[in-house]
Amino acid sequence: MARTQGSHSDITGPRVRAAALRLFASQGYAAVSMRKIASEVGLQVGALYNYTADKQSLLFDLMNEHLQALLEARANASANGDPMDRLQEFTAFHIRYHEERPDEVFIAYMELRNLSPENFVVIEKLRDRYEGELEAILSDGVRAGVFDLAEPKVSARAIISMLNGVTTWYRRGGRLSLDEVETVYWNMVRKAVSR
Amino acid sequence: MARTQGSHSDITGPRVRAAALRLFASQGYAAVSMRKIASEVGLQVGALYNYTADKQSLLFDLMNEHLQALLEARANASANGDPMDRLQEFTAFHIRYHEERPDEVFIAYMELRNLSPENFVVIEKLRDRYEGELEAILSDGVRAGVFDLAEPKVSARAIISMLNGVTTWYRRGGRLSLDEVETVYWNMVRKAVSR
DNA sequence: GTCTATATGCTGATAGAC
DNA sequence: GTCTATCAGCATATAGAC
Repeated sequence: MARTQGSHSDITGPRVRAAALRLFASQGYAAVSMRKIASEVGLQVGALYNYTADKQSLLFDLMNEHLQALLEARANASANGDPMDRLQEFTAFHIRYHEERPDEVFIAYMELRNLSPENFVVIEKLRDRYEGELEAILSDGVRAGVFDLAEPKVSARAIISMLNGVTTWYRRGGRLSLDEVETVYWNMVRKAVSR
Repeated sequence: MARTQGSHSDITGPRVRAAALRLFASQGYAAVSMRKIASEVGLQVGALYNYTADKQSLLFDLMNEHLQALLEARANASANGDPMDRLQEFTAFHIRYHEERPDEVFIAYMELRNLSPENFVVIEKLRDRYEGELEAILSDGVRAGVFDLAEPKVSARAIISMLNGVTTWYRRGGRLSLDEVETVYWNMVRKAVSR
């Protein structure tokens, strides 16, 4: 009997974060009250504070965990090899990873201004690291003479903006499959960086 | 003496909208109270309701006026001629027009979810019209054999997403001039659509 | 046109019973 | 771990004096 009856912290904690994620994504951080989150989980407000210090921590934790997982998922990607292959791999990865996590992605770039200044610095650093991975691919390609880009850093931002757009309109079961969408975007990215 | 002394509706109205615009853009619609807007203008809350029916109308009017002006500014653009020239003109126009109105642009795509359902429909239609102008250029280019795009509609969205990204990082007085930024983006757009 | 005062309800967060 | 009760403050919007 290692556990008190009625102790559900191991399951309730994730449910609180899941509810906050869904509500923040659909209504925005500022428009979601702790009461709404509690009622979504089936709790009273007070109980929420067993799982988070405050509302701000809830937002920060969601964004932080998302970006940590994103970088973790990229950890296996090769940093060597043909830049064109690496770029294709990055493009496919970005589209698929983000399509599977629309709420996390939405929050990660819509709610930056609702982070406290200290939390913002942390999140911004993680975003820069991810962007830096694409920039490295582009710079390597320019050095190798495969890509023609005057400003790899600016181009990296441009490509990520373009790819992020997918999450704003793509819906499963729509006219195009994700494979088809991936092909359309990859063709544009490939040509945009080429000589 | 055509005007009562102390009557400032002609000047106060625009100041209210300007304050709302600035505050909505920097803090988000839900996080900005009518009190904050009033104090920004130098009024008490009650006086605000001489200039707007409610907070929602304030948001809708800002977005509506922005999109109407955007479409108006495009009205002179030629719908004939070389698709490549028209695309370059669109790209330059979009970057410059949006760079001059960062707050309006930010609100127009960040605060869509805070519109009432009826208002959302109106705004969405205006956005579709603008997107449709780019799509028409791309489709014409595909027909003319100048562009190679399997999905002009998807490509239009991709290009607009990419161009919109400029407003999220570009700051005047930074390392690159707007001319240079425009060149970088135009080179990528041009290559992305070409055969 | 602007003010003050007010109605009514929600906010984040905490205290203490169970 | 969850509940109820409560705090102090702010939300949108309106009414009526000037």
